[in-house]
Amino acid sequence: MDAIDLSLVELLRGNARLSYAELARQVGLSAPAVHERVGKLEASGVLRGYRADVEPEAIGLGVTALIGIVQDSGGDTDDVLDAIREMPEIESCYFMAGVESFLLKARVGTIAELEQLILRLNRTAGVASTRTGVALSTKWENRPQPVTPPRPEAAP
Amino acid sequence: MDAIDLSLVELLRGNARLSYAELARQVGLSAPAVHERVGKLEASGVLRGYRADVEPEAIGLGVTALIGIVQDSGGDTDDVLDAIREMPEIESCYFMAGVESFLLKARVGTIAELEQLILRLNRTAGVASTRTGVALSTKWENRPQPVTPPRPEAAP
DNA sequence: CCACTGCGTGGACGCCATCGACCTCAGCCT
DNA sequence: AGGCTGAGGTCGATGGCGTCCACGCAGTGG
Repeated sequence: MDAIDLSLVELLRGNARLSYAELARQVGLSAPAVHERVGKLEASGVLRGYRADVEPEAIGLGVTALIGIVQDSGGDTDDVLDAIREMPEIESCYFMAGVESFLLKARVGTIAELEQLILRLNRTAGVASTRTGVALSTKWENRPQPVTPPRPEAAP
Repeated sequence: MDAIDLSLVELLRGNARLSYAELARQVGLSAPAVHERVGKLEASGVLRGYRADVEPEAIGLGVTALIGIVQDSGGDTDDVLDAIREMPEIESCYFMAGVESFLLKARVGTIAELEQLILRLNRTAGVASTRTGVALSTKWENRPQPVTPPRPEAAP
C-alpha cells in the first residue's frame, strides 16, 4: 500500500469504470503495472468490488428508514444478526455501542412495506424492541472522502 | 425504463466494471445497443456513477459513527446543511422526521478525530445538540437489493 | 401511402486488456 | 565481491472491446 496504490484506490472510488490505460496515465505507470496493482488490491480485500450508484427512486425504493434494534436480555446476538441478514430490504447493518445493539438502514418502496418490515423485525426472536426513523430525504450518501491522509502505521 | 434497463442496472449494481460486451451477452442485445441504453440511464440520472467499494480500515478510516443532530428552534436548516456538507468525514446525510433533524454517518481514523468532529458539529450555528453512537463493527453496508419488483408506475 | 422517429443490428477501426519476455534494482548468501 | 533471487517495472504483440456510422425495421401521424 504505497502512495500509488492510494491514488488508484482514490481514482476508482471516484469512477470505478476508469480503464487501466486511463489509470496508468493518471498515476504515471504502464497499463500492465496498474493491472497488476489493482489485481493485488482486489486480492488483498482493499478493493471489495465495484458498484453502480443508482437513484433509489428509479428502481422503486422511495422510502428510506433507519431502525435501531434493542436486544432481548439473554438473546443471542448472532441469531438476531442471521435473521436480519435474511431481510433484503436491510441495506446496511452496524453493530453499535449503546442500548440499541444494531442500527439498520432499510430501503423499501412504500410506507406499507416499511410497516411490514418493522412488524417482522419486532417478531424476530431476540429482538426486544425497535425504534425507527423515516428519512424525509437523502441529502447524500456514501460520499467518498477526498484524500487519505498518510496515517502513521507500522511497516510490515 | 423497461425490463432490459432494469437488468442492466442490476448487473452494474453487482459489478460496475462489466464490459459493454459482457452486459450485451447477459441481456441479449448487441454491444452498441447496450452502450446507448447505459448512456441514457446515466443521462437521466438513474445511474449516478460507479464507485469502488473500499475496505475503510485499509485507507485509515477505522471508526464509524452515527450522529443525530437536533436543530436550534429558529435555526435555518439550509445553513446547518451547508455547514455539514463542508465536513468531509460525513459520508451520508439524511434529513429525518423526528426530534433529530439529521442523521449523519461519519467515518474517521481515530476516536480523537471523532471527538473533534463532534465538537465542531456542536459549535455549528443552528445545532442545538448532537447524539452520537459508535459502530463497533460494520456487518455490511450498501448491500444491493436482489431484484426490483416491477412496481406499477405512471408511464411518462 | 409515405415520411418520420425510435431503437435495434452489423461492420469497421483504433484503442485497450492482457500475456510473455526481458530489464533493473535491492537484499542476501557464499 | 560476485552472483542468485524475487519484486516490480517496461515493452511489444495480439485478440477482444468500445465506439462510430450506415442501414433496417416497426409503429405513428399527416
